[in-house]
Amino acid sequence: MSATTYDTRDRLLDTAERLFAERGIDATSLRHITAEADANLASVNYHFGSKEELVHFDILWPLVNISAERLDQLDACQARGETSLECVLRAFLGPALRLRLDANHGGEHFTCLLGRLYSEPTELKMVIIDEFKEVLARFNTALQRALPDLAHDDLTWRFFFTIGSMAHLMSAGDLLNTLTQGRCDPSDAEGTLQRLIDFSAAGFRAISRGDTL
Amino acid sequence: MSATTYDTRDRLLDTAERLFAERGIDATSLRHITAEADANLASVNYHFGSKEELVHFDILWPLVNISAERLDQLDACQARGETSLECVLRAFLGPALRLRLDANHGGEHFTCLLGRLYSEPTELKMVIIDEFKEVLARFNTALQRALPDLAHDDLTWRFFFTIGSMAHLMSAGDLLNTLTQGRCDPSDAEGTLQRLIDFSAAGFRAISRGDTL
DNA sequence: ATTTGATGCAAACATACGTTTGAACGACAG
DNA sequence: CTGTCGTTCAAACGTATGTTTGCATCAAAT
Repeated sequence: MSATTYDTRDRLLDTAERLFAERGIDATSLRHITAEADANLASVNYHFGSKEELVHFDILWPLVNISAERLDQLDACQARGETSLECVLRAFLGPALRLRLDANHGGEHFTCLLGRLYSEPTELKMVIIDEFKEVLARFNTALQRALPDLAHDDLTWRFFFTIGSMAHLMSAGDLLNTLTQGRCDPSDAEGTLQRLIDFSAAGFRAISRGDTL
Repeated sequence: MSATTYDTRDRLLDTAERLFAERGIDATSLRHITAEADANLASVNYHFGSKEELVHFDILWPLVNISAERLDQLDACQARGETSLECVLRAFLGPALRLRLDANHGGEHFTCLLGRLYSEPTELKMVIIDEFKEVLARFNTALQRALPDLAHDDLTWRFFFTIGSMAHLMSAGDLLNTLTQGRCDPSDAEGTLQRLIDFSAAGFRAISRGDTL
């Protein structure tokens, strides 16, 4: 891997990520990518084998990072003996929301791309779900421990609602910023995180009328 | 409009809606649609003019219906003198979630399609946002009336979170059903609605730490 | 100086797409 | 019967896509 190789490869990876996020994966052609990356059309197939593998590189890698970070933070919570709902939620939501500011790898573009994944049709979704299952299981038990009196199904529903808020924030956060003319700015990751934690923690602690009615 | 005409047109409309929801709009070709609808390739262009107009017919029409229903239910709330948070939330969330069961026009397929729209890249999104703005404004003031002590920005954030939960439910609800092996079933619209109302109402009423920290 | 191996490049390839065309069909009115 | 109108159909059109090919390039090793 010489220096020049590295450059083109990374340029492809980055501009592809940006274009995928801006226009969607299907709507982004290799010709768009290579043109904007000042690379030859064939370079994607040379470096990655195919467009599909490019997508995998662009998505799977940061996703694995998020999962690892989430588990790390959950471990840190539990090592500190801290098992509060807020701490668990922060461990889950933080790594995802902070991605928007991580200029090192993609940042806001990947944020949008990731948010979109929750509703993309590809079979890549299945790979992602598998990757996600361990995280889901660990956080499920952690949440259950933080809320021992909450029915298991209620917990599942509310975790799902929380994930929805998070995903929407990642995929459509810019829209919120636009519609409110900047009053609500999701690029302030820590503020947004605190707001989402406040909201969903209260939601988790709600008394449920769904069962008793 | 003879009988045969109507049939093909509606067959196109319905199978297109289903395929759009299953695979995404870009990934669904006119050849897929017309093959599954037992229609000729040219029939889409004959009946709708273009693929883009087909999409508009499939999406915009039910969307306008939802907006109208939301406003109707909000009017009904206010006519009854009922201005509680739960009532407003029900007026907003109900028409969307109930769509899953509406076999008359699309049902679950459109639900998924609509949920996906929140993260689709097309310019159609802008048309939809415009269509959505009046609804948004009316519900914003209704929510503010139900929660007079909540800061305006907090309200905006939390409304956004609620919409996220709803959208995720519509686009990925089947995933929840699968992952929980049927324990959590979003096709029970009223139960799901009550759960989402419980969750987000509590979220709306949370004391916000985002500002005070 | 020559060979080697990795990378870049222009050109072509096969395929799929949305759209258009022009003829055929069928019902119904004059 | 004849002509008309709405509809269906097979075929083609032009364009865009992902991929492959064969050669040029260039630095490092022999």
